[in-house]
Amino acid sequence: MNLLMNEPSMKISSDASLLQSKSIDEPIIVRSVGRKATITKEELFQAALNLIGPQKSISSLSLREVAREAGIAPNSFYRHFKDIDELAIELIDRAGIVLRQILHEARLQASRQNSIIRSSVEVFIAQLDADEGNLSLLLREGYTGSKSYKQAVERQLNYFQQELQEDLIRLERLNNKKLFHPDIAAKAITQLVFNMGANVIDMPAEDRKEIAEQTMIMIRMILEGARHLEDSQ
Amino acid sequence: MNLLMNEPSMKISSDASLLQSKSIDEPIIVRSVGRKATITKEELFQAALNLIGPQKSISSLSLREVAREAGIAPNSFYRHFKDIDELAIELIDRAGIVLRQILHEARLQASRQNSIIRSSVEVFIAQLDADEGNLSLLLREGYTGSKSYKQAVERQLNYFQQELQEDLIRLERLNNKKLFHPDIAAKAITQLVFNMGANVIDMPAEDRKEIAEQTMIMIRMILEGARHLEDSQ
DNA sequence: TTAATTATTATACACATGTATATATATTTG
DNA sequence: CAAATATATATACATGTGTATAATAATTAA
Repeated sequence: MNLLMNEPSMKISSDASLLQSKSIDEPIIVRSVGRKATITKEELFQAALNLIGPQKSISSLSLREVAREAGIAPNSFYRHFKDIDELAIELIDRAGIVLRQILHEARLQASRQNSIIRSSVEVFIAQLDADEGNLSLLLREGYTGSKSYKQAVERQLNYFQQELQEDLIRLERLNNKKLFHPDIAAKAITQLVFNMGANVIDMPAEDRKEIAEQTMIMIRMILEGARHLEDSQ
Repeated sequence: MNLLMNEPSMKISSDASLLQSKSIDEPIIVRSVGRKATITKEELFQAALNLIGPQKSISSLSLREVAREAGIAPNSFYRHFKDIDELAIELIDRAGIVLRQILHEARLQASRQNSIIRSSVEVFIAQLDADEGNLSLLLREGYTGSKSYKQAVERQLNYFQQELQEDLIRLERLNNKKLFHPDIAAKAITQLVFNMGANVIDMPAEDRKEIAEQTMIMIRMILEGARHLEDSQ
């Protein structure tokens, strides 16, 4: 029974009949070498992600809630994290890594100037669906919660922004153009894209399309402006 | 004694000695005509604003917390609001009004093209200090909390954006120029300014200066881009 | 197998929350 | 003034929380 409780994505709410219907000589999954039959950090992450939606933010998650969703006793939580905050911050960092993988993928899909904007924005939105909960973290927690949350988000956004900046410089050079303030342009684009993401999360697909198109125009404005600003300075 | 408890900004934590030291024939403030000696909505708003800082968001305020800060019994809260959420939404709307007054002031301070950006951003930041708590509401609650919070924030941001758009069109016409997508440009600028506000809230003054300068450059990029995008389309 | 170690659970506690009900007090009306 | 009414409070309860302590079960080491 306890073995079942520790099954990865097992909800505690699943009724008991399921447990009883299993015969004793069920093929028992042999744990590998290191200690197991214990809950992993990953499962706690997943439980937290299951709970947070467009309505519920990490900051409002309770330890007991997460433990309940993960199917463990409240106190077991402490074996893996000191706090709910500690879990939250690691979760934010994880989300940042996912984000950068997305950006990387977008870069692969497009190498020509004009389409990189489109593909980046579209991949971003697509991933927002696929990875629901994970990315939305970064989109919201930057504005609420403790100081350490904000710092964690800022750190991840900076990575994003920096890679974007390198992209921009490289692409402009390829087209024999030059951006006036590539760092500020990258920062502006990052902010706009993340804002879009936050707005788009709880929208139907058709509305997303329109917001995405608008965001692309905004990005073009930034880039076009960054090219022309030089002389007007 | 109860009369004292109902004094506007009276904290319940103030010690009892103060009460006893007041003589009986103290000049009693005569209430005007309508029923008084009762707590007002305004005082509850103020109590809520006192509590929320860069760390604590409206969504995390408890009814009892607000009542405590206002110096009333928890149940008295219900006389004025159905919910904590009802208070929150009214507070957001109030903040939006303040915001538009700020924008109006900024418009008065500058009528020439190039300085309207600077004065708007500077007035925005100045007000952020003066009105601490009030504006920061709009900057954060849009991304967290219930659906109705987000809608309330969106409503206020739309007002802001619309007035900005009218400004932009008028000013461009005055300079015989034309923006390609004035609505989208206004939206982008709104997002960037609000992002700046959210980032700047818990920063020392010197750092704010730099962020403000960056934001102004971003805005110029948007405007310059919106002017030039027409032909590249 | 048996002992030692480690992860998980059970139980318990003090505290905070939203709100229902009954009571007391202030203001207005007669 | 007194009665009526509006408003604020006191008390209480069920529920949720974080976490301390002790007991239990699973895994490893002997």
